[in-house]
Amino acid sequence: MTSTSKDAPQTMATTEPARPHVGRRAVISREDLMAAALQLVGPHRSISTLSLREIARAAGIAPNSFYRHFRDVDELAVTLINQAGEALRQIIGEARTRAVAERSVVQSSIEAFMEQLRADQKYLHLLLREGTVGSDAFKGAVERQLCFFEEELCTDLQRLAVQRDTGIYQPEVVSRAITRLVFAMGAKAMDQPEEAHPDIIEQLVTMVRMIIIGTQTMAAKSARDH
Amino acid sequence: MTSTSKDAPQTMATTEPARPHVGRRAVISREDLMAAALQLVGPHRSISTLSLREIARAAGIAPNSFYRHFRDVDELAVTLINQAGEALRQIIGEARTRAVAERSVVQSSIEAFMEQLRADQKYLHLLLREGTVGSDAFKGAVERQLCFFEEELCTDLQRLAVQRDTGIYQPEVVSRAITRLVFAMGAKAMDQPEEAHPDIIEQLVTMVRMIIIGTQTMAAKSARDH
DNA sequence: CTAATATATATACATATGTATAATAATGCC
DNA sequence: GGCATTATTATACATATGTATATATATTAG
Repeated sequence: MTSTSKDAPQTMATTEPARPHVGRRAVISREDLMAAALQLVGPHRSISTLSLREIARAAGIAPNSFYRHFRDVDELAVTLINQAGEALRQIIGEARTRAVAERSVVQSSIEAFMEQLRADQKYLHLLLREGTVGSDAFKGAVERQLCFFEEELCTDLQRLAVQRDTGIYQPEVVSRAITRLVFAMGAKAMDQPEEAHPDIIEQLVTMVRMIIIGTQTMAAKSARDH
Repeated sequence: MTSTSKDAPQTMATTEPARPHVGRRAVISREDLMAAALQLVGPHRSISTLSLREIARAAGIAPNSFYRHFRDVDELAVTLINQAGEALRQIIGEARTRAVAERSVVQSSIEAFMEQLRADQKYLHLLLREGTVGSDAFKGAVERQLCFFEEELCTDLQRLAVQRDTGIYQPEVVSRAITRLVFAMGAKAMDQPEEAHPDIIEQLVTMVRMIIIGTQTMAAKSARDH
């Protein structure tokens, strides 16, 4: 797994509508390969340890056929990361908008997050644990997705601050802290039995509350000093 | 790298004082092997990707000689993790005690931490980025070291809270949040140029301040409600 | 049908890995 | 000296990997 794959097609792969072909039809698609790779990763297996042959085997194709779809295992991995990030952001986004009227935004967002963990949507595994190892392209892809999370959370926090008229001190730092904390605790949770999850959720909620109360208090003090 | 090594000798390997030998003398020591492995890891190389042969090559011994010192690459890795954790805890501990009179404990602890990053003491790399991948024994070792950090920080926070008569709400959660956040941001910093480090330190200090102010505010409110 | 073309496979090669087995080398004890 | 003991190496083997090359297969255009 070298660090090539400079220009992976960013098309988000939504089962194209059977374009007219010339030549033999593809018996397998990029998506099939990605699914096969996803199937191999898990709590005890990281994507950066998958070999080309292994993925091809899981997908039921000859090793060389892999090259028809991706240049690299790395390129596949990056595509997978992007897909995972998008999917998760959408889920969290729904949880957030759904929660505005109901319960605490914090609580329900975190619960949605941990629910994804429990559902063994391997997507999350990618974002949680693969960010620190692997090729540069790989790490970069994870980092980019995390930044998207930060940005969305940031605008959301600012919106809420205005709405409820609570101050917010350095919202970018706040959203970054929350994002990193949630992902770090999520990674920890992945290595623990499910019985421990409720406890982790509770801790996580407390942590995020502390940060939010902290930023509000700091904002209040900062306003007082002016 | 399988997940064996159930009972690695926990002796922390402080260059034994030449015990009387019978048989041929060892030309290489556990420490030499660990040093060779450490030399191979770096910002672009994770310990879980090192092969036995590669480490042996770097140490200048035949592949099979490795077995005289460790059962596994995994066992070596775990030993290395423990050593790294101990070393880092000592450094941070010194920074903390040195800082009581001088500047903020938060600021100087974080600076000591990031200084270690910059000094490219590869030790830190191990703790920062290898916690999420690798064998169970491996991940367990990292997790254990992080817990040590949490515990030490926790007692320190409580001591400070008493000393300065500020409340502290759920100190275990606070110390866990701070520890995880520092390590997560440290891992991020490792993949960025050094110019970005001051900025990251500043953000990290703000984050920790928010958490501390948050827990104090929550403690105050909780006391008021009683 | 035939040619062109896109796709998939078969075979093969150089290389890497973990480790089993046997042989060699150095040390202490008698 | 010889002998037991330990450390190290040499050789070898089964297996895995990435990928180059050549070939087979299916599909459409003409």
